[in-house]
Amino acid sequence: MECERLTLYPPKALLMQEGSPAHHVFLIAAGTVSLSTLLPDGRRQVFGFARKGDFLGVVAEDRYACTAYAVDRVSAFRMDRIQMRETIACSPQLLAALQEITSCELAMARRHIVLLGRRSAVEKVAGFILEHQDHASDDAPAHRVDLPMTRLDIADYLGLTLETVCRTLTALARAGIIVVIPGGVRILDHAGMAEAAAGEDTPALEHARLCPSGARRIAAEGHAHGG
Amino acid sequence: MECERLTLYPPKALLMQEGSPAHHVFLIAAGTVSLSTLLPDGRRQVFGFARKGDFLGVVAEDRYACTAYAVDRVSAFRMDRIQMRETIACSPQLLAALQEITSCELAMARRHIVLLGRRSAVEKVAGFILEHQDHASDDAPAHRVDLPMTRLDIADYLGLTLETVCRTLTALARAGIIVVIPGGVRILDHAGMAEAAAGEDTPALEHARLCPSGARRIAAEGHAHGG
DNA sequence: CGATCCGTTGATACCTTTCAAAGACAGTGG
DNA sequence: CCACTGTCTTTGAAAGGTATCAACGGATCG
Repeated sequence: MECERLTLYPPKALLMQEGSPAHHVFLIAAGTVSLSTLLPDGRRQVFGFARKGDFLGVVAEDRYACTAYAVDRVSAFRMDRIQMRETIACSPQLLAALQEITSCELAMARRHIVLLGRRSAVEKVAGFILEHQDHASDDAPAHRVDLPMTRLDIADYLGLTLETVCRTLTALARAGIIVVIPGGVRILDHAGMAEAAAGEDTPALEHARLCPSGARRIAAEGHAHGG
Repeated sequence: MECERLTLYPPKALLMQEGSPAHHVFLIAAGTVSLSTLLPDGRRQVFGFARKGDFLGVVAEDRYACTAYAVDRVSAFRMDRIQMRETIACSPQLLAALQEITSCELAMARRHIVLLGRRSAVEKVAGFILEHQDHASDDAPAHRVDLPMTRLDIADYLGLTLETVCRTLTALARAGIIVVIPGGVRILDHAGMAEAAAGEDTPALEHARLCPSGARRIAAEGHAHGG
């Protein structure tokens, strides 16, 4: 049994496979991991992104509940799950810690539920960026947000298509709220971001619609009907 | 301090208010309770429905995380939260039970996330009915599903509007899969339900579209173009 | 330098929402 | 007993937001 062994995973490497025997528990030391599930017809839902300090696979069942892929270069401590759970079961303090972690994950899941159930594409994308600004690497400027995952990962997290994520980022950029940079975005207008995430009518956004016809309507305003 | 006191709540009674001090923990003895949150602009998201045997308000924070309304006549044991948590903290066995419950709630929340993020209206409504068929009152026929909550409650759980829930139920009924009855539905075609919930193209459903124009197109097929 | 993956943009389709009105039903009071 | 009232439900018509299909640009890699 390999215990507390630091392992390196390249981008797209598989750490856990939904439904397969849960041999290991992971503690992320560096990098980002996506947690997702796949529907029979190929549709995918991403539950979240794990980062430094997050535990993966600490489940009571003998099979993983979701799939974990490395988003970028990931290093993680890999431990034996049975042994880990026995250790936890013997220590009320560790058990309380696990309860605290699970409780926190439940709270995150509920925020995710609100995001998916009751928010528009703009609110979802803006909210996603704000969720990740705290996680930004410490040495980067405060207003830079790292997004190492692909547009498809973001879309599958937000319940959108990757095209809609693209368009929404472009719309936020056209509104002067963010700038899209390689590997992330830079926030120019924090108040505008907060408004966009809350669903308030941002003046700059209401004319920069996702649908190209929105832009066309603006161009046509001067000389023809907006049909 | 009232402890282990059985309390009765009429429909729409408030058990817990999001953000207010979490004085009590509830154990539902009978009836159904909705758990929800409200966005500043009035949009609502329902997280789930608690039933007999479910615990409410066992939170570590001193304020409730969501709002709980009685859906129908509810009776619940109301206990002091601080006292309850002290009792749990002193008993590794109870702590393990709480961990088990929280872990189960997290799994439910993730199924909810998939429902909200990656399923159509028909799949959502069909999935909702299937979720609740296990909860059906024991004395009712096996294929009858009780839905004591309103269409708005269902819509706010599924991330839809109440009109869409209505139309979808009607579509399932027109397809001969269910019958809508007061206080619930009756499942006629379990295979059809499973297909509808999985997103497979049910022959009976593809012609019974939600949009009225779909029905009109069928009517118009014989003598005019389908516009 | 072609292949592949990722990201962006365009045009159109369609599912769900929105706005609106009427039906069904229980509770209340005359 | 029955009209009245409010809530819940159902249905219709039109609008709109997002998905789908498609093409292209740019970066990376072999």
